[in-house]
Amino acid sequence: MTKTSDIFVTVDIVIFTLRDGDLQVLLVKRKTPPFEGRWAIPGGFVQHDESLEDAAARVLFDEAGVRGVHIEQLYTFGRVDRDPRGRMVTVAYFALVPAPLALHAGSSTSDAQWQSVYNLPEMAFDHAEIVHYALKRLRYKLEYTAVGFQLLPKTFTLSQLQKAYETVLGERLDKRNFRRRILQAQVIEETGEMQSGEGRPAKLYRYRADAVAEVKARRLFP
Amino acid sequence: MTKTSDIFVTVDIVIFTLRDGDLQVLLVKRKTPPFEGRWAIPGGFVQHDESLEDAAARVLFDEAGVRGVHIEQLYTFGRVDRDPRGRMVTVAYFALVPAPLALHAGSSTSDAQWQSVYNLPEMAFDHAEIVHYALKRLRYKLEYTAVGFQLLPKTFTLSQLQKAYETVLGERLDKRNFRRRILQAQVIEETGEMQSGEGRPAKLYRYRADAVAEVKARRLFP
DNA sequence: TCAAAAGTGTTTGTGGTACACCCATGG
DNA sequence: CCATGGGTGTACCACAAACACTTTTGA
Repeated sequence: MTKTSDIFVTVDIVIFTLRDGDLQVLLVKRKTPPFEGRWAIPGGFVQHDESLEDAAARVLFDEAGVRGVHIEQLYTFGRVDRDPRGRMVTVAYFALVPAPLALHAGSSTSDAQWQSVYNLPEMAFDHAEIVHYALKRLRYKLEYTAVGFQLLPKTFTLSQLQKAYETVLGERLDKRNFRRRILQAQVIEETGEMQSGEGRPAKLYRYRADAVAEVKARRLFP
Repeated sequence: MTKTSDIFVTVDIVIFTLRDGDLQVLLVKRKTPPFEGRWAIPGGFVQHDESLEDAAARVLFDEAGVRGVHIEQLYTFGRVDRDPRGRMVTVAYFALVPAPLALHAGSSTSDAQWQSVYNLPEMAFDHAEIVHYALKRLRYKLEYTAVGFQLLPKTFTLSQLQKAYETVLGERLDKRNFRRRILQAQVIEETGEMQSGEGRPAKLYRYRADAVAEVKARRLFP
């Protein structure tokens, strides 16, 4: 067995957000071959002196302009022929960007754009596979952890939260059952503030920092 | 941003088996620095022309002498200083070796040895962290999928299966509830054969190849 | 006939699901 | 006063948990 250092290590990030009642991911249009003109998820080479997490955070900041959001490792893809330029192993991450922060990206630079995860263009490399896998994981996680809040602003109404869950899961949920379960799980608390708009004003909630993120022993939405 | 190819990509595998009613992992004693004399999990460099899965399967065969067993990607570890020799990113896997196949390794070569996961020696690199993470994942998986059979021979009794679950989970389970749930899940079927030994002979079961591995919507052992 | 392990049912509690109406506000 | 979205309770069912004795074989 020989050491082989001619393998490049990259990170690629599936960045999710909620926009227009839709679950979207940030895509960049490739300006060079291979796959010139096709869409790809943001990524970059891991530098010699940065950890994988640091590399992922750097790419996330460069492309989406956000820091400190939920990010977690997804899977590592290493098919031999996944990049025609050479041997590339990519550590894929996914990130959840709160809806209001998602405005920065996609508007200024024309090569980065939010697109519906339910209607993806043809993608470069194996990125379609990566995005589908990320969606599967996100849905799965949503069912048994409290990660859904990461897609919302700091304070939110129960209806907004329910809409977020419905958008990600792709199904409608019963309002009374949703509210009962979320409140029973003790992961959110009232702020005391109200939000008014059309109709009756709604209580605002915030995520409880001391809450146990993993909702133990039973899936939240089986 | 520059391409940096001076990052080495390795695979490391946490190989689990059941021996002597104990959950054990295969460890190798390092014969060279760094961490000379310490125990490590088996691993190797990813070759230029093999996928990550192929590399993992190769290491598994070289070290444990088995093929075709359950193996899955665990996590990728990439701390900058995790190996004093240089920048190493390791894609960690875990494998489940059926009890009877676990005899090959550890007996012949004196530098590979099965050791209890509940009483690990001091380990090289960040391998202690990797093993602990693997155990956590294995337990978690056992609770909501049918992966437990992968640690048993092709046919087995319900008592053996229950003992396997108890050994991995580290807790005792109720016999009647265990049997009812396992049978209801329809993941195993009777072979028609019996196994005799001390006491009343037991029905032998086999894993149903057509069974859905993911036990949907509810954890098997909450 | 005894030791050792296999096998079997019932009760009780908890949580999931389904379901329809009144409330508070702004225009 | 009406349109709009916010907020609430109950009945039924399915599954989880707790729990002890009988059966079959080999020694």
